[in-house]
Amino acid sequence: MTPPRARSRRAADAGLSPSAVSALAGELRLACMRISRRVRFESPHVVAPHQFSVLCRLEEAPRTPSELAEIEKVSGPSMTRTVAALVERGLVARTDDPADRRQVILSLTPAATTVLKDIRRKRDAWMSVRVGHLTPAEQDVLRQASAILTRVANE
Amino acid sequence: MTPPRARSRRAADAGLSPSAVSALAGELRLACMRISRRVRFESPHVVAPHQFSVLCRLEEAPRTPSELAEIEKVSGPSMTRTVAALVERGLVARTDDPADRRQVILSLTPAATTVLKDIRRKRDAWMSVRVGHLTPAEQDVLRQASAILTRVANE
DNA sequence: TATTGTTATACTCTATAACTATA
DNA sequence: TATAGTTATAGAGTATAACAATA
Repeated sequence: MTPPRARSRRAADAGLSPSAVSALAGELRLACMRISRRVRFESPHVVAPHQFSVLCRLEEAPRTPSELAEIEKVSGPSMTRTVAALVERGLVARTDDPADRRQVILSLTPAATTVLKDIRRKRDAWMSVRVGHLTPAEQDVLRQASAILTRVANE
Repeated sequence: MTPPRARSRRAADAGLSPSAVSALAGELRLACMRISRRVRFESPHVVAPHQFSVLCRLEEAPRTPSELAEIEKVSGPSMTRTVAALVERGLVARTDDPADRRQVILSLTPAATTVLKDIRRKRDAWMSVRVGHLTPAEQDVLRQASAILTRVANE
């Protein structure tokens, strides 16, 4: 009768109070925000955040400006601007779509792949140092938490 | 002989390979970023991010524009502008410093306290719903992880 | 006529440099 | 002369509206 509520019941069955859930949620949200903030501030900014985001999308697959604007929740003209800057920096390549000549296919250049790898390496480095200083038990907790948080974020 | 390295040794003793630490760090960093992003996008934007940040600083203690600019890593004029917007919205109060009349003391208004409470309540709500859907075991993992992550972020 | 993408224009947040008031 | 803060001006990023090219 209540298949959609199956997952909520699991927690409710243990009698975890709503206020305890709320407190945990608040702490966890803050912890994630602080980690993100630290990583962002400590890492060098080779490309701006919105540019980095676009590069990541193009890494998944070549896309049109419209698709990128839709995914990134920005206007068409904004994406035109962002893409133009990336093209000028030699990180994105434009190709005319032979099937529909109104469209443009955007893709990463080899230089962009190198840049992305470099950015991630540096970001991971900050976190690696700190995770490396934890006890094995703490690392194990984080390993499990990582999987749970990823699932929650992708819900 | 190696007291400063005591904490690093704890992990090293268990033989956790550098690449495993690196992989965990990368996953964790991404998970935290995604959670932050979702919370930010799903929550209504009553005040802009930089304004919210300033309100949080003033909640800790009244400060001068210079102090805020220093803490937030922005220029003086930028902070002047941000503060002016908050004053205009009735969220920040200006007081002349009687000891040094060049300075201005900024503090939160009662309205700001209400706004901050409201923002946090809504942000926690997004996270609460999701945490509430997890199993007690998963919630326990997150409770432990939350403490560890908070410590890491504040290091 | 509808769609893809760009250009035109304006608003916001950022910065550096120059200015005012106080110490 | 040095410091706290503001004003002046310019550079990014965002948006909406109007336009060009193609379907």
